[in-house]
Amino acid sequence: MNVKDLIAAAIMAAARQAMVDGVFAETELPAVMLEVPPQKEFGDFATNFAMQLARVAKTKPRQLAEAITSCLNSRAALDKNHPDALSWLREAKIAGPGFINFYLKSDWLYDLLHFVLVQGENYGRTTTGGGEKIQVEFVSANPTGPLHVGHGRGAAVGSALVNLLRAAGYDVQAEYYINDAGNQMENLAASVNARYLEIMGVETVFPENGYHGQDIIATAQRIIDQGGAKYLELPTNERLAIFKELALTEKLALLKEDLESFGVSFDKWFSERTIHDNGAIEATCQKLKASGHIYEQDGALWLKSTAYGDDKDRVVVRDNGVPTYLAADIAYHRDKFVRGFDRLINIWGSDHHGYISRVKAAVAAMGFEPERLEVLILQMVSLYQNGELVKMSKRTGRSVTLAELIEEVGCDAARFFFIMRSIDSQLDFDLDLAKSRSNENPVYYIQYAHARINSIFRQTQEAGIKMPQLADISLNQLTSEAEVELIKKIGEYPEEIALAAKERAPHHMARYAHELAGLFHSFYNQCRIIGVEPELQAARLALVTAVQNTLRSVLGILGITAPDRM
RNA sequence: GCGCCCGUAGCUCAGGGGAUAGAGCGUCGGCCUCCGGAGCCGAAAGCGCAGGUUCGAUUCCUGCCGGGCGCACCA
Repeated sequence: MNVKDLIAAAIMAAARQAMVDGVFAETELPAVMLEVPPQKEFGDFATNFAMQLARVAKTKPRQLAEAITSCLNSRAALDKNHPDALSWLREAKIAGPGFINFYLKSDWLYDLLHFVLVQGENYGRTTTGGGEKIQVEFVSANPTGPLHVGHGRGAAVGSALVNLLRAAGYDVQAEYYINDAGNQMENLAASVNARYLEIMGVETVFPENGYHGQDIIATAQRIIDQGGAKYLELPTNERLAIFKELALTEKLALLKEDLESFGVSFDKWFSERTIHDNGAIEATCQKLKASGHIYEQDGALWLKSTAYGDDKDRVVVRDNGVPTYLAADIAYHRDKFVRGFDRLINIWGSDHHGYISRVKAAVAAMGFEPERLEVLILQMVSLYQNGELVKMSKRTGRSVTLAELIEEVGCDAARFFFIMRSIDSQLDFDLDLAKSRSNENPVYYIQYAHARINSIFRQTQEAGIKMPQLADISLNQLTSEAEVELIKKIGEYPEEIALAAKERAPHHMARYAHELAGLFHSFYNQCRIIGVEPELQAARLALVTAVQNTLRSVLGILGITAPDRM
C-alpha cells in the first residue's frame, strides 16, 4: 500500500503494454525510479523511466513517454493484482526531455496520513531486510583503558545501525569482540605492575609499550586499596598474572558502564580467549593448511592471502609458535559464519582499513563468500573548542574520554553529532555547538519539536478536548502548504529507513529527523491547532500525532531521547 | 611509492547520471495582544583542476593538485 510502489507497478504494466503494441522492440525493462520532483509544478512524483528505457529500447524517450502516459491516463493496462493502483492518479504528463510527471488527487495524502495513524508506533518499519541474519560487530576496543571519542563514534554509529537494520526488517545481533588475549594484555599487566610498584615506593622502569593513562594509576591504587602490599612478595610473573586478571575485570566493567551510559548495548560479548582456549585457532589453521592456504616459511606459518587479492601473504603463527592477532581473527570470523549469520558487518576505525583485504582473503580461503563480510570504515574524529582543535596524545595517554564527552555535552547531543555525518567523512566535533542549549543546536531543535507536541496534548487534555475516532476525522481539512509538506515528509519515512539500512548509513536518519522537525516548526508557526474549528482542530491534532510518532520512532533509531518537556 | 577516505556557501557538512544543488553555524534584515521565541520568515554566498564516458556529469572513469589515515612475525 505504497503510492510509489503502485505507480511504479502501473508504469511497468504500461511499458509492457507498449512493448506488446510494438511501440518498441522487445527488451528487458529497466527498474522504475520514482522521485519527488524538484519543483511543485512538476507534480507529486516524477520518473526518468522513459529516458532510461530509451537507451535499451532504441526509441526516442518522448515517444516512449507518450505511449506510457496515454496508457496510464486511459487506465488501459491496469495490473490485475492492483485494480485500484491508479485511483489516486489525476494525470501523467510528459515534461522536458522525457520525464513523466504524476499529478495526484489530494486524497492520496489523506489516505497516507490515515495509514500512518493506523500503523501508530510501527509506522516506518519495513520488511525490506527480509529477516536476513546480520551480525554487527562494533567498538571492540581493547580492554586496556577507557573509551575515547573515536570509540564513541563507533559506538553511536554502530548502535544506530543496529536499530536501523532492525527497523528495516533484518534479524540483527550486536556483538563486542573483547581482545582479552595477546600482547596488549601483557602490556596492561606490566603497566599496572609498574604503577603499583611506584606507589609502593619500589623503584621501577615503566614498560616501553605501557599504557600511560591516569586510569592505570587508578587501577593500581584500587588494587592497593583492596590488597595492600601483599602482592609485593610474589614473584614478578605471578604478580603480573594476577594483575592482568584484576585489571581486565575492572577495565571490562568500566567499558560496559561507559557504553551503557551512552545508550549502547550488545547481545553478545565475545572473548578472544575462548578461541585460544578451545583450540579453534589451531583447528582453523589446520583446515587452512590442509586446503593449501597456509604454508610454512622461515619457521612461521603464512596465510596465502595474495591468492585472494591481498598485497602480501600474512603470518598467522609466528616462528615462536604464538599465533598472531590475524590468526585469532580468522578463527573468530569462522566462528561467526558457523553461528549462522548470513552477513557480517564490522565497524572499524580508519586506522584499520589496511586490514580489510587480509581478513576478506582469509574468509575467502575458508570458503565463505567474502561479500558476506562488510567492513565499514569510520573516519577519524577531531574535537573543536573555541574554534580550535583539541589536541590528543596517545603517548601521554591524555585524550578526551567518551565519559568526559558525555559529561560535557550530554548523551543525546554526543550521539547525534557522531551519527549526523557520513561515516566516510572525518568528523569535526564542535563541542561548543553540541553543548549549547539553544536554537543553534540541531539536537535540541529536533527534541524541541517533540516536546512542543507534547505540550499541545497537555493543553488539550487540560481543556478536556477529546480526539475523535480516526474514522470521524476529516483529514482533508489539511490543505495548507505547510500541512501538505509535513504529510509528505512523514510519508517518506519508511523509504528513508529502507534506504539508510540498505546503505548502512544511519546519518540519513539524523538528517531526516532534522527535516521533519523543521517542517513541523514551520507548520506550527503558520497553523494554529488548539481553538480553531473543531473539524480542523481534530485534523491538525491527528497530523501532530503522526509527527510525534514519527519523531519518536526516528529518535529511537538514533538512540536519542524524545523528551516530553525541556 | 602503494592502498583507503575526503575536497560542494566564510565555517562544518548533506545530496547526487537528469528539469532552479540543500541544511546547520556565521553575516545581514524582518516576526511574540496568539498552542513553548530552544521557534518562524527573508537575503547574500558554492560543486579543487584537467581530460574522458553519456542525449545529459557537480554525481561515473582517468590523471593532477590539496588534506586525513594506513602500509608488522602490534593489535
